[in-house]
Amino acid sequence: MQPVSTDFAPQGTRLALIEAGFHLFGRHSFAASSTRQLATRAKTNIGSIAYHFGGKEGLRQACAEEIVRRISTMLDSPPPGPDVSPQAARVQLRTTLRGMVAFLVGGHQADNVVPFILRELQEGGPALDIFYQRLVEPTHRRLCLLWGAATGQDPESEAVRLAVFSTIGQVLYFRIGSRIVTRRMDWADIGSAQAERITETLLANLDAQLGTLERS
Amino acid sequence: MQPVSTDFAPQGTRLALIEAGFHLFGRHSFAASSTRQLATRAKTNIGSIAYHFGGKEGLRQACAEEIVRRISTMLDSPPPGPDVSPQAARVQLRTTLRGMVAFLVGGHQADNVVPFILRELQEGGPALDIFYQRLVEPTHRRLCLLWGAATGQDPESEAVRLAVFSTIGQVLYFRIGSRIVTRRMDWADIGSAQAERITETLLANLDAQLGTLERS
DNA sequence: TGCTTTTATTCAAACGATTGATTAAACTTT
DNA sequence: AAAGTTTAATCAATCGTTTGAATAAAAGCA
Repeated sequence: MQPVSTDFAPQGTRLALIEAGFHLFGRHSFAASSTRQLATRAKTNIGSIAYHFGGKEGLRQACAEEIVRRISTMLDSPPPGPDVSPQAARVQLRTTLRGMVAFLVGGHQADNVVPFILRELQEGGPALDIFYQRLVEPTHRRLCLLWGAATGQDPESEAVRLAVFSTIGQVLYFRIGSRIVTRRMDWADIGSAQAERITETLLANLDAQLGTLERS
Repeated sequence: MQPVSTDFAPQGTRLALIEAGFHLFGRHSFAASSTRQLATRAKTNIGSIAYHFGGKEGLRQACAEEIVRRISTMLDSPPPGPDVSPQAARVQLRTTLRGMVAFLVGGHQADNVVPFILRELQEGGPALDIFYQRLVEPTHRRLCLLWGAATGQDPESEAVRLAVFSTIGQVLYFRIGSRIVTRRMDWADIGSAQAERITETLLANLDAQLGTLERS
């Protein structure tokens, strides 16, 4: 039996099952994805799920841990120093926003993991805790620091925390509601060209919000 | 056998099953909700699902149609006239935004139907078409007209359509990510007091995006 | 009005199919 | 040989659906 939790990148059948979990758990739901579908997509046997993860629920948790592992290594931006200038903070916010759009709606690399995360978020699954602690809160805190530095407000004030959430919400909607957006926009899908238009829109929103808040 | 599609409000067992569908399909998923759970919650027999809706899938569609029926009667705001002033358009946009927040994140009336809609949206279920045609597109078009009137832009320009989507996204996130938001904000839940803070934030964003030429 | 027939609805029981999990044997790799 | 891994076969449980009987109100008919 392999270890239930690992800090190393999974390989072979283990990795194949986790990728199958991303795909099926995300595209359909956890309950709607059968162990046989998972095994078939991973080109392995049903029994492998129990062998590697102890069961279907263990595979779900392994998927969550793998996502945290991948993103947290990709997302190791250190918190900004306390003496960052408003201009520099605004640039960092813009850069981060660009990256979020590219990752969430533009990047085909995340086509599998993002739906999985959103499912877990909506179902309130057992993976929610680790997602929040390892990904959401650190990122949100960092953005609040930048927002505060850019506008002169208290970074942990209620207004700033809500403003940061509202900005994140803008990005996320274009992924969650992508079927709605593409239809209304007459887009075949959301590719890099479309992602660029979205980025422009959201950057304009960011500037507008930072600008007006600045003079308060 | 009752008619498969009806324009009248369902009653009795039919209504009870639809409400059970809202609750279970929304809270868990379509696949994770068994016919026995649905029947138990509706205080009826399993066979009633097949009798009234032809099967579990029929119940899902009946739930979708009932939501469209309820919302479309509640949401019969006529499109604004072509001669609406920028100030009036802005007021209407602010009012609509207030209403959306109240309905989506504040109102306990929609605690059952909103999760159901979001599920269908994410799963790309068969109810997506009717949702889009009857609810999303008319509302979005109306908001685009107002946005264009408030800013002087072409209402159907790509920039306006995307800006309206980004505003909708802000509202929606506070529902979808409510588990994240409450945790980060140290809120027990999102009640009317919290909804008011969210509304203030989003109204400020709206003003910033429309341009704060005049204060309201 | 009285009686019968039809219709609408609900119910318990059972159906075959599929679910996640388990087992012991077979296969690889070291 | 020994440990690690995969496989086919099987398990009880649960799935959505179907069935036929039971009930009651509505309709038809005298």
